[in-house]
Amino acid sequence: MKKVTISDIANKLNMTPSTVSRALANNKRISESTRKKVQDTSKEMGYQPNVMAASLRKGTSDTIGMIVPRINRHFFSNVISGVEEILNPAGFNLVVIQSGELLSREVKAVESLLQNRVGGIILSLSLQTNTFEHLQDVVKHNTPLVQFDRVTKSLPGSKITNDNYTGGYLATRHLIKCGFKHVAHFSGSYKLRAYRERKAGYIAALEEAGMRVDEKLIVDDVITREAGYSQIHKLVMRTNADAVFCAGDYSALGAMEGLKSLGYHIPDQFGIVGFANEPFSELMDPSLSSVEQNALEMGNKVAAAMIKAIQKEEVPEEEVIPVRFIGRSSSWKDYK
Amino acid sequence: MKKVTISDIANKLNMTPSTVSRALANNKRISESTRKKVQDTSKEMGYQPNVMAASLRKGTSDTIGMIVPRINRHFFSNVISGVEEILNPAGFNLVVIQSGELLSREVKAVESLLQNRVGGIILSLSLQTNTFEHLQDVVKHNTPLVQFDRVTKSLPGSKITNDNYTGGYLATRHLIKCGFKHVAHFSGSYKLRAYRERKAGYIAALEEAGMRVDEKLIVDDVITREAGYSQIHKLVMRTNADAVFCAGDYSALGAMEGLKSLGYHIPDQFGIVGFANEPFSELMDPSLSSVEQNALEMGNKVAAAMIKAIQKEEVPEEEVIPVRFIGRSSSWKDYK
DNA sequence: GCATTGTGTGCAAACGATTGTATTTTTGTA
DNA sequence: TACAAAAATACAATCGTTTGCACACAATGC
Repeated sequence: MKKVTISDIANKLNMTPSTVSRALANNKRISESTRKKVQDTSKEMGYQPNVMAASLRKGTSDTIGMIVPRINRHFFSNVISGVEEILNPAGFNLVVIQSGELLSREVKAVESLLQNRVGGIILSLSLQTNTFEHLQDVVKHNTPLVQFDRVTKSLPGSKITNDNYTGGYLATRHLIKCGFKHVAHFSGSYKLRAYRERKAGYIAALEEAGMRVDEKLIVDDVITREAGYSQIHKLVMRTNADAVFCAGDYSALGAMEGLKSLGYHIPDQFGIVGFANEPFSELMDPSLSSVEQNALEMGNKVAAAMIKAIQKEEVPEEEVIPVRFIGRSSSWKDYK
Repeated sequence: MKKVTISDIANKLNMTPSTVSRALANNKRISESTRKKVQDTSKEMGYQPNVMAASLRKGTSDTIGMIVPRINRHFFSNVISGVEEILNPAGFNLVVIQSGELLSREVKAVESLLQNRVGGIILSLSLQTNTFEHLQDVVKHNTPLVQFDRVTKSLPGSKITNDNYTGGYLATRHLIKCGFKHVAHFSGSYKLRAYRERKAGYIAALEEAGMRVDEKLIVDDVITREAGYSQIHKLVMRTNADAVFCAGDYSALGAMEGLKSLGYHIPDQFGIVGFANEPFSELMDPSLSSVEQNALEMGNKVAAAMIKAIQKEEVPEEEVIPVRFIGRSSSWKDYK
């Protein structure tokens, strides 16, 4: 395997590596004629630039690191696709690392990316993350940082999130408009801003409708299918709830199964709305109303913010991606 | 941002960079005492190795490239997780690139990975890929190559696949045992070995049961939900089929919807089995029988093969991962 | 006591590109 | 034709490691 270097080209053309380098980089100090000559012969000789040499010299690379909790979540994998859509054509490479929702792995991932001198880091915090020292390192390295979805304000750089508030508001308003009188809410961990915001939207919709906010109808830390199943049992036993807005589709799924097991008819006797519009939500029976997050667009915005940050342009501090409510059978009663 | 280099440590300890380098690499030519000294002060000074410098010198890196058709497919994202499980603890980094099922992007991805001098390439071919020149480059570069799921035998290196044959066999045998008399098969593109093998398993089960193989009952290129929906209509109109083994869950989903729309009762009047055990399959109504591919285990095996290849150990030419049939309501009639 | 082996370190040359500065060539102008 | 200004190219240092080789020194064998 013979590898063609920049000085091989230089030798062949009787010039110096520096000229070749500049010619390949389209530097204006090089005349049009030699530039053409260089680019032609480089192609002809099958020259492949050595990225490492360049990065070593420049101190930074065209590789962007991205840390996500889990890659096999519909939302995250689509954000990744959205990021790639923009980054690849712009000449960047993306390396994705999973934190597995563990702080320790997030720390290691950051360390590894910094060691590899990535050009920037895209991050969505793990559930476990409660300290941000490892990210201070990113700041110290002057490595651009873009956060998305699960973000912390305690760090500089762009933060791109979903409009969770409006999502919660729309979901709840829909249930109210469908005639449900006692809308409950299954939330997640209040440590995450996303869940606090969804809850705030829920409350806003209730208040707008002049309905009382009943703390007994609000349950937190219900995000899994299992939790949804067990909590819905408690809810219908102890309260007069006739609908629930779940902060995630998995808990909504569990809730639906729980209600079915109790003999409830959905949506006539109980309305359900989820969040995230997981692929399965439209396949359920009855199909599940949900709030769609535009993961692809979020990915695009994230990538765009990263490129701007790399080019030292002005970056948006916070950007909010709109969500869309999708009404399906699980809630659609007599809408007015 | 001060960056500590290997010679900073050397200066501080009055030795040369080479000694420090060897000490950090646990080279046996370095005495225990200095090794300890070096490792202690390197930690103390906050030394972070510069991966690019090392890779440049060594001509290869600890980064493994992985090219998959789509990251947001349940199967692939789980294989990725499985690969990471093994690779990360072993000190390797994984960079994932999507080909989007396009040959052009696969070619670019290979090129980019080779330019980055990755230590190895893990690959699952795109649907479009019908030429393998770009992969000959990988061979020429002496870069270890491990293929999985969608593989071609025309290249050296490990090939790790699912036991598609047995999957097809088990699925079909189950339908037969449930009393279905005319089992049809929705396959994918015969260009892919996986689909040919699933079909072969299907045929084997029929023959074992002494049932006739009816070509009219076998339809290829049915992998999407839409195709499943439309093809099942044609099937029930034109043939006497009373069950179908679909080579994918999406087409099975479409088939089920189509049958429901025609008023069929499942599984009493028609049995369905899918393939892949997508997350939604157990959530459908009725829940969908399917063949589970152990994506995580496949990922583990892939990573293990890659590590072996990098260390120039003997690698398995072909490895087959067992599958598991999961019987659910869509097929479970009177099993005997 | 001298050659031989073995340890532990130092020296210096790579790896392949980039880039500030020097040098040459070309161009423009009087 | 001369000479400054501008344009194009050459020189050489540099990025941070790794590694073959040389070298010093101690231990061993005869």
